[in-house]
Amino acid sequence: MSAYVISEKDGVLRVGGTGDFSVFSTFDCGQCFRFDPVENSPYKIEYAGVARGRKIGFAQNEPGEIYIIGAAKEDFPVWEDYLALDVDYGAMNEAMVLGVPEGSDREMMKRAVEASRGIRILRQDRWEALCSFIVSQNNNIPRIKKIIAALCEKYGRDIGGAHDFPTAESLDKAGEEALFALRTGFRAKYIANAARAVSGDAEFLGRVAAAKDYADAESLLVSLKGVGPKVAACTLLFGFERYDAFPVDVWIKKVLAKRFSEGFDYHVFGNSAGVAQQYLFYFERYLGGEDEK
DNA sequence: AGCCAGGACAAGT
DNA sequence: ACTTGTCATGGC
Repeated sequence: MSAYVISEKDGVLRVGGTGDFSVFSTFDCGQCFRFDPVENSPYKIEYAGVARGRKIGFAQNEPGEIYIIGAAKEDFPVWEDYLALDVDYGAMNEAMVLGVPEGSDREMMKRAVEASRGIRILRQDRWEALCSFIVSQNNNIPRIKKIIAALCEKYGRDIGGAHDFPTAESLDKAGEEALFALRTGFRAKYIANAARAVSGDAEFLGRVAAAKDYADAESLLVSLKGVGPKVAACTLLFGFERYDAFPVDVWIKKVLAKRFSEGFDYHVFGNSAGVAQQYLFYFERYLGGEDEK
């Protein structure tokens, strides 16, 4: 899977051999909050933002190739990892469809997989994922992005024309009142609490990562005030590569109720449940309104 | 204008 | 073990 054709020109990497990877669906599917589409881009699709402590852009004109903007050739492994280009999604897609009992549910899942083709679960920073999804609770995506932008602007390290995601230490120092002032609302105390827990215990996130069973990883996260099953699942899926996590939000409830048979159990997706969830979220959130049942 | 958002918590059945 | 009201804010 690593037959990439990489060339570099003026700080832009062109990477060929990326299969069905889609810059658009990957960065527009609601998993990350620090990327925005670039207006008047010379590319068909371009998203710019901050990841892995750097300003970075990803662009695409056609399937099978992408552009990494603001990167050198030797940086490629970093972005290969971030974009999860090394993960075999073909196999996962097949497995998650075959996991569903034959019939209308399986046909429905095929549709979702096809509509979402090219989405990759990004390997995001652990703390950033935890903190971001605490912010996400009972909130909408545009406002989540706005709040996170404000957090980064005010408390993130300056990386030249942008700011990195603030460390747990810096948010702990900022304190609840300052976080509330950034319009985080009732989440301010949760963010402050998590920042204190993570900065005060250097091993905390490591223990979460080391937990073998999903239930163990979840219970560690849920021990934080303001982190419930949904936020924990998102944190584990997007920050800890736990594809067995299946975050259930209002959109997932909707798509399951509307398009799957009663009593459908997501556990049939097995170790690809998280990816399946992201497909279903994308399908319903962005495409769902078009064919009401 | 009012409903709702990638929910969690506490109090009440 | 389930159900309900509450929490801040602003997008649409």
